[in-house]
Amino acid sequence: MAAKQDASSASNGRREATKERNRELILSAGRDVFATVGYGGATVRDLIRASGLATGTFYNYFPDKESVFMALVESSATELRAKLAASRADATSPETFVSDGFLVFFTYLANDPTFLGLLGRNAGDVRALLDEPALGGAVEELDRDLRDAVDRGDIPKLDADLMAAAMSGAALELGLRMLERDDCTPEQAARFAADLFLGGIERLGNP
Amino acid sequence: MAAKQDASSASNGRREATKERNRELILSAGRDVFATVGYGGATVRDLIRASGLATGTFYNYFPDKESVFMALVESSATELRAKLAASRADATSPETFVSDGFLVFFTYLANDPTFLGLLGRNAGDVRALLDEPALGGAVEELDRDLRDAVDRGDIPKLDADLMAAAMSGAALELGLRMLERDDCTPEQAARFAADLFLGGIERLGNP
DNA sequence: AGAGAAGTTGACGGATGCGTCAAGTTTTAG
DNA sequence: CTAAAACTTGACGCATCCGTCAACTTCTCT
Repeated sequence: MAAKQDASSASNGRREATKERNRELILSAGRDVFATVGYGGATVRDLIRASGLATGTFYNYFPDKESVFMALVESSATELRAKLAASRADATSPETFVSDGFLVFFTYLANDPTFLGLLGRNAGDVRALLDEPALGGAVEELDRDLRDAVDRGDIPKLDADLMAAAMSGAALELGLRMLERDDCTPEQAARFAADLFLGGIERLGNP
Repeated sequence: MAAKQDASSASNGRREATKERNRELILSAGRDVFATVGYGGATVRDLIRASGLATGTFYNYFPDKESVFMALVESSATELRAKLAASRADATSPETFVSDGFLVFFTYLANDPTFLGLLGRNAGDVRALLDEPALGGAVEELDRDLRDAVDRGDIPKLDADLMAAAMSGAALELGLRMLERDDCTPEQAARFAADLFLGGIERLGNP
């Protein structure tokens, strides 16, 4: 007569399911709370209240609010970086490199607007906690790719460090603006940003 | 006969002097604390401790931490906006409009680096509190001036709203980068930003 | 100098946050 | 069905923050 081990694939199914659910409840609460009152202004109690769980349960999943914040930022940032890397690998020219990169970025934001909310509200804290620029590592990769492009002669010589800073800062602000407006699609934002920076790169190369 | 009212211009000199001094102590404490732990993470107690004053004294000057923060942001922002407005009034061409604007901005930051620290660390809170973009009104003025320039035909037709967002975002990030590097003067940063955006404006005008 | 106004001080009551842990509940496995 | 393991719960003790206010010090004005 066998037991019921076919209900779900894993042996202990109920357990794992609620574990996943609770973790998601906390992360979801974190998205809301951090986007509303900011990382610094949020308390562990805020997260607990918003999650609907009990105090002790929270501490079964995360040791403090920083861990929740990190988990949120890193999961989104990792996903975004992967998409950006993929887009760049496919790039066949400086033009597609820049414009596809922006398109990937803005499309991602449009699909995961809470991530941008988090980032826009807490860019300073991300910087302070990760001690990396606001987009967590993505800027460093951009910097590297820019240097490579300069070395290969694909784009004129320029200060890649400054260019990466300008692009990331502009991208963040453009993303926020895009989401505030109802008449601005990711495609439009990407085209704007691409033209802006491609024109800038050209001019920086011909002084 | 005669009292000593020549010691200082105001009648009650000591009183006014310490009032000025205490206010400055609190504001200075605010600069440090907000730049270190962020607006949200700061408590009134942090400000009090950093100022060296007593609890009650603080409340003689400000009702809460928000007022201190506002006073800090607004005083710097107002000063900066005035300098930007003056620079634009003198501009004789789109080129000088853009490049002098950036130069004023970066020079100001270089002279008042704590303001940039404040802004970089707490851009999200500035946005939330002032409900204006990070540079508090400066962006709106930039937006207006861009529209005017387009209307006058000084620069090609473009989405001024997006351009203002991109410029401010890039400027903030470039400023932070500039201060982190010891080999980047305001002049260099301004030249970079000006070339970048002038080239971008040109390209946006010729699709 | 001396009285009164102005300002400073820090201790206090009340509120909230923190992380823990004993008691209770649910799930698993035999 | 039952016992043990896994997990949840919320009250508890301690820490910190908040804004106030009576006592005290400093300044002003005659």
